[in-house]
Amino acid sequence: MPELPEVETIVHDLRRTIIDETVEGVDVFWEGAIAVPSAQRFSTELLGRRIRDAERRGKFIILRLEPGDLLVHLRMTGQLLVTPNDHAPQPRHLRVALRLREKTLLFSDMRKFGRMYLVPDANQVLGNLGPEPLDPGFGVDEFQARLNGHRRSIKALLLDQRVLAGLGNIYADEALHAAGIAPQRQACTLDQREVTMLHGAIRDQLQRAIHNRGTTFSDYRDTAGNKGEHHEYLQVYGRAGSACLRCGSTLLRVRICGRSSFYCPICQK
DNA sequence: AACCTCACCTGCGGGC
DNA sequence: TGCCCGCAGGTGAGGT
Repeated sequence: MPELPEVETIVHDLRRTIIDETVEGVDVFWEGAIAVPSAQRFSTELLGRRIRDAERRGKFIILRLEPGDLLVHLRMTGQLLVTPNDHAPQPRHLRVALRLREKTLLFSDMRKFGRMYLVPDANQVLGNLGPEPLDPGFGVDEFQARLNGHRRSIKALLLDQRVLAGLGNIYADEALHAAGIAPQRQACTLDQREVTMLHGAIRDQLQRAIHNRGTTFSDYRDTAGNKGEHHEYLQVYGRAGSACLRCGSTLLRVRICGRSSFYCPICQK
């Protein structure tokens, strides 16, 4: 479900709501949600820890604790919800609840793909994630260097989190359309002008989606349970059979590296 | 290195 | 109405 803009929105909200709170109780309703350590140790070790800060890296949510880090990856359908401590209705697919002093942080996840990681240092989970596309230091040259020598499709590379951290299927398709590049193009065939266009398009798409608090197709919600508003601004994703908003031809859906890709066969070369 | 399929899960919408 | 199929925003493993 959530890609970089959705995770960024969630982290932004967490910073406003749960910083300086302390974990006073842990309820694990589905043990598979805890990737590391065991669900048992997760519950006991988390007790009493203060939440210092919230950050995003790629699609990971990082809660900086005292001590250690709690990472959350929402995968397809995960949600982090902040609710008051009174008996608000529980989400249907609640997997983990962290009780804080005045609030409760709920991890809900219909498809059970999402995971939480309690570790001494976030880097042991983040491993070899690629650069942050919105980092001011992420320039065209580095992007170019990361695409060099790859004969895979540009779409496959954009989805590879080791190449670039945070893009998913929606924003990869949107950025490729904005840059006028077909998703099945081999990465190594992009010329410098195209790489520059794509670099700019990725950052522009992500920034605008963050501004609109993310895209809700079906499951994404922010920490208050609200939908994102970026859906109505999408140009290609989910629009196969409809007219390209730039040139009017019919948008297509194809399968690339096992995923649906939406694109315009005329204005994406 | 790169590609494929499968697996992890639940739910929804379309076709019959 | 109900069943079966395909599909879903992510990723990792294991095979070729």
